[in-house]
Amino acid sequence: MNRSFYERRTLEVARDLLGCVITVGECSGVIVETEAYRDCEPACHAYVGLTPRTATLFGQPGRAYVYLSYGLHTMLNAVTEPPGVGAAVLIRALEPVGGIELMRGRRGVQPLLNLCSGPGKLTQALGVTLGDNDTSLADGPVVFSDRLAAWRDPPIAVSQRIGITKAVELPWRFCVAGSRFLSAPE
DNA sequence: CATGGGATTGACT
DNA sequence: GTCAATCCCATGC
Repeated sequence: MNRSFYERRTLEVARDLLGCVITVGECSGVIVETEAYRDCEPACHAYVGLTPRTATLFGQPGRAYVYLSYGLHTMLNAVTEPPGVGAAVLIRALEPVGGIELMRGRRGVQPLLNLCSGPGKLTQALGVTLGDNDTSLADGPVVFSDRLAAWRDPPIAVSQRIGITKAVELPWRFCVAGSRFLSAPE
């Protein structure tokens, strides 16, 4: 997708990313779960303002914000809103499509349902690293592309975000309703 | 410069 | 259900 897709309200982008495809090398998957994060609420890294860590968040929309969580898990986000805002969409789960065997090898597990069913899992499966921070989602190496025909207008379930301690009440998690590849029930 | 807290996962009781 | 692993970085002295 081009930049204008991301330079919109974060909640809209989070919805519209469902059904889109992420490709990294030979591996790919359909996005089935996202969460929105914005500067105005304390669960977002941008809440503390512009720091070295959050520079990507405040930069150009349509780029990857990648960071390390709990010292070992890599998280992949798409930067949204105009530059200077500080917002992003966290990719939480994919339905695996291509490069399944490579992803199985990287993950060390076999079941398809367990390959990309979590934000740390999908980055491990795709081979996304901290080096991918602030790279273009149009040009790669992490490439986001439009919904396939089969994923037009997917049913969407809205719920509270997972694994955070602040602003827990905001209903900013979006799932493809009925997908078996989610990180947790809808 | 020292400290403490995660947008998680997997192993174990 | 509980819990440790592990490291970046924001914060405070």
